[in-house]
Amino acid sequence: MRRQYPFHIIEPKWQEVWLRTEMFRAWNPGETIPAGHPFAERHPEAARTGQLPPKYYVLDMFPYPSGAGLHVGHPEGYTATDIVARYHRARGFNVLHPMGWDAFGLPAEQYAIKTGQHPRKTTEANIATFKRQIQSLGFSYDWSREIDTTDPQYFKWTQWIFLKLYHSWFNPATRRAEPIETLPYPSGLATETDRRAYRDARRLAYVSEAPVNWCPALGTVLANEEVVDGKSEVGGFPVVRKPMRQWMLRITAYGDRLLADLDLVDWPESLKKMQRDWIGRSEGAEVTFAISECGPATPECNCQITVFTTRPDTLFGATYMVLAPEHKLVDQLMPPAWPANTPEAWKGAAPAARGTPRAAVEAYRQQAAAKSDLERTELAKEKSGVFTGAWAVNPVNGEKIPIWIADYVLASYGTGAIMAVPAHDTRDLEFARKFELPVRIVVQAPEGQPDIGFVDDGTSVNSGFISGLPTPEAKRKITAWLEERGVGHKTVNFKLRDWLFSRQRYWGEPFPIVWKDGAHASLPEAALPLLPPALEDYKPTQDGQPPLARARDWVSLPDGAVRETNTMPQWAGSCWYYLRYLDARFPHAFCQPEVERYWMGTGPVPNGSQAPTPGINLYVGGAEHAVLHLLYSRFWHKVLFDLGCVSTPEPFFKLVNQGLILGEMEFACFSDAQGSLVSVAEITGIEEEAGAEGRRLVGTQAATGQKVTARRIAEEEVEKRGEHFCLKTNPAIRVDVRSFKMSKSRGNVVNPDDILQEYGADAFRLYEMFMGPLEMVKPWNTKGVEGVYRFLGRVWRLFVDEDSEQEFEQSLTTAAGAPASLLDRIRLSASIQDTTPTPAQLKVLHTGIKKVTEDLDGMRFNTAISALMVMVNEIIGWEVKPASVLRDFLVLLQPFAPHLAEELQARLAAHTAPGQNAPALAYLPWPVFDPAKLVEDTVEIPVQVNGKLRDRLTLPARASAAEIEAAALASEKVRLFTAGKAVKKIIVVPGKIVNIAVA
RNA sequence: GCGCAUGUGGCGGAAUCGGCAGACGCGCCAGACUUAGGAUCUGGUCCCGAAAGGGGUAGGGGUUCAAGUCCCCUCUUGCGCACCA
Repeated sequence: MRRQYPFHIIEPKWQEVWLRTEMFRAWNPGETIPAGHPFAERHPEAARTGQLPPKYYVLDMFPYPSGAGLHVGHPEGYTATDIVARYHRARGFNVLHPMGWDAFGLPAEQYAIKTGQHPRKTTEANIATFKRQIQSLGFSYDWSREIDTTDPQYFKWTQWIFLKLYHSWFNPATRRAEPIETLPYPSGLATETDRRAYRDARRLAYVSEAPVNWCPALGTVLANEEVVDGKSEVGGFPVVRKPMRQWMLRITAYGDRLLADLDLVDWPESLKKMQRDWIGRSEGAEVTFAISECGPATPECNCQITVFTTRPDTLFGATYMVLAPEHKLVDQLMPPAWPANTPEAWKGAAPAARGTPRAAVEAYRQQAAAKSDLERTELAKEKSGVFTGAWAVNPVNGEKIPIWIADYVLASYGTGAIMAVPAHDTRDLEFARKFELPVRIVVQAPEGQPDIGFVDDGTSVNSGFISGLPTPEAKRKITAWLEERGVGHKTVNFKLRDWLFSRQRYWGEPFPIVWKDGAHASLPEAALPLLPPALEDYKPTQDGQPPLARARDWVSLPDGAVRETNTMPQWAGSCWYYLRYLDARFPHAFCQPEVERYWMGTGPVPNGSQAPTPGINLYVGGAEHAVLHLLYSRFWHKVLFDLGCVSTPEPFFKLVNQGLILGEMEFACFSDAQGSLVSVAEITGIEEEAGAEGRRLVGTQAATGQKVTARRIAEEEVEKRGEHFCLKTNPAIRVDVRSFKMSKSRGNVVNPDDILQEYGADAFRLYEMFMGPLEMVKPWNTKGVEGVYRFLGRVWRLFVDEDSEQEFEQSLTTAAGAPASLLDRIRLSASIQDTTPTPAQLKVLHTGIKKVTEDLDGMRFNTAISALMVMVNEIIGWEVKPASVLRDFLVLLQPFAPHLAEELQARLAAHTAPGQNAPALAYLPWPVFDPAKLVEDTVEIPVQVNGKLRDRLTLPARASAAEIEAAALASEKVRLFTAGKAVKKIIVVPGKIVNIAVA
């Protein structure tokens, strides 16, 4: 296909210029700005006095450089942030727009295990590919700040922050992290060993022996956030619980602040909600139950069980109690024999194990343990459990209630025990119905709702001294009552667990920790960075130790101490990378304080811009990081804030999630095993199935129960009939229409390199933004790229003289290579002249300025592009095109299609000011919208009769409501519809509309 | 199951404050230029109707002079959470 314009010469030319001149370098306080730099020309006072203009920090979630290279989803967010960055640069901000690599990670390590190639090599090659691809898109990154999490000069500071965590504790009194030296010790701790144990148990980074999520397929443990439905988030492999010694970070200490400070940031509500749910704060009470008949029945036994409940007001309705199967007290509780009259159903599902409570409990525990987490959640439909043989005493009424164990109670949440109130808890009700346990109503539901199964707030009934009280009051009163008697108190629980921070991997940051005599100690700061050892083999050892344990010389130190062999998770590097960008090459700290204050603080803003914001002004990335990276990052940032290392409580002030880009739309037609076509209308349970020939859709024919399979068909074979698409050849057969997530196995991945080759970077950028709103899921359609490509072609032809372009085309075919100097043969179109624009032309320009500016402020890139298209469609019809209007147009176009805009601006400048150097487009001021330019003498006003459009009137813009009304009633067309009818009411919205209501 | 989104021409989408539904682009139709067109330019393109006109924003109801937009109910598709007491 013939090229619309020579993007293949223009784009590399300007990318080279931008890189060579450090066009997009962001300047730090204290740096000398070279006099010749366009930034110095735009901000002469900054260059002279060092007083920098206001900052704007716009950040992308940096990529993991995989071997597959960029896919079209990456540049979606990058293009959006680049447009915002270029826009703010034009508005006069000092813009920080950096890029880097989240390069530790599993794929490079797995490749190393297979081939023996050091992950560093793989990583470097992948980074080179990513960098080339990203640079080919013309983004205005400041490459002098490029970072790589695997670079020792970077992870030195990751390790340094870990040591900060290690050397800190959370002071509950101040609710802040403080240096470990400030930790007060209880008087009883005599020896240094005791004090050490006490101290180590309070550090923000501590060692735990608790059960962890072990993923055998990945050969490592995982954090809770990395486990989805009992499977690993990466790869979907099974995960089992296994006790291991691991490093933990005390994120739970920050639960309240992580929750509360969500109010400080401008994030999508859905995302805030995900974080709130993950943190899962719930207020309630702990209630202590005495045990009435204890197992061993020793006189000194004063066993008690503490439960957590959010509904202490329902305590009178507790008819049984449930412990998690793993609960520590279970063993002490069980009596040697079943109490008299224990129903058989209470003794467990296995008849062989019904002899004693102990046998039944053991059988149940084994059965529960054998279930993976996956099965425990998926097979949770049916409740199960066994009676322990023991009874507890309800503190409010002295009633004896049976104690059960059941796996619907989690050991890891609350106290691992609950009081069951079946009347007002769905799960307890299911359980009670299955085992025929009593159900007692203690909350009255509002009129018209059944009391049993009512779980919301109501009025307490059958509840002694709290009867008649509304739920919130009842909660308060009973909690106070429990507190007075020392059998309960108000408390808060979190779903959030501490962060499991160690991994059994090679390709991650080593811990700056050594072990001696069973105790850990930190390396001194001077020992950082601690590099991983060289290895031949990257697999874990035979006896299951992490790969680092293979490096005997590295592990063992002369004094007999040994190094920690776990490494940090991939999240460590991404937790704080936005801070390293601020001062990426500074060797003596992760960032200089005054630099941090400038970029992360709140400064004054230029006139007419949006309100100032602290922290990162805009952060764009995928929603998949809602509870991983974003939660971890906020946690680290708060610790650094407490320790005085950063100046804001939150890092990311405004955050936007870009929507997923799906593959091209696909049509599919189903047929049964015999090959007969089946309409989608008759099929249920359509889902994707991975088969030998990739993925395909399968379903079940509702009438016959037969399995049906889909075959992809061409768009030409279908047509729309009413609501649905059908086969053209057989309209009775409805087909399936949808877009799929891009995946290698489906074969619908679009490679940006291919699009760039054919249409150029500007067209690619424009299409990514033109597809639809940034945050929406949207299907890719390569045809759509052609649309914006043609638009750029029209822009080119708007500026360029036709004859000179033909000469240029001819010389292109003969010249070797494609030298950029050939572009100089292009002359500007003769229709472009240094004339004063007409009012009509100014109206076109200022309508465009207004629309594009407002849309950029609201990040509505798709409609901003459409406004630029409207401008071009107008301008292209002008016989004389004022150079000043075209120049302003190019400034508006520049954030979206920077290469073409820069080239045309250079041509235009050479024409209007020959002999002088063309100014750098990126630093030309954004055009200022002038409302006066839109004022018209006349205005068109639609006239409706009973809400239906009947006429349009052209009236003086200044016409009064009475004049408009008279003109409307006088209209011939209107009178056709009002004739013979009584006019009830006339609504006149001046300048907008007239509506005449008639009877 | 719970929660959050979402639904507008053949397709992607626009309508920002309740005021002319369908901007802009794709596709399609017709024409011009052309040896040619997968280039470019011009015009047309929600549906029914010859026109006048009528209908129309998932479906049903409501508020209003006026509803894609506000309220109630139902449905669709997508995403998130899923025994958290």
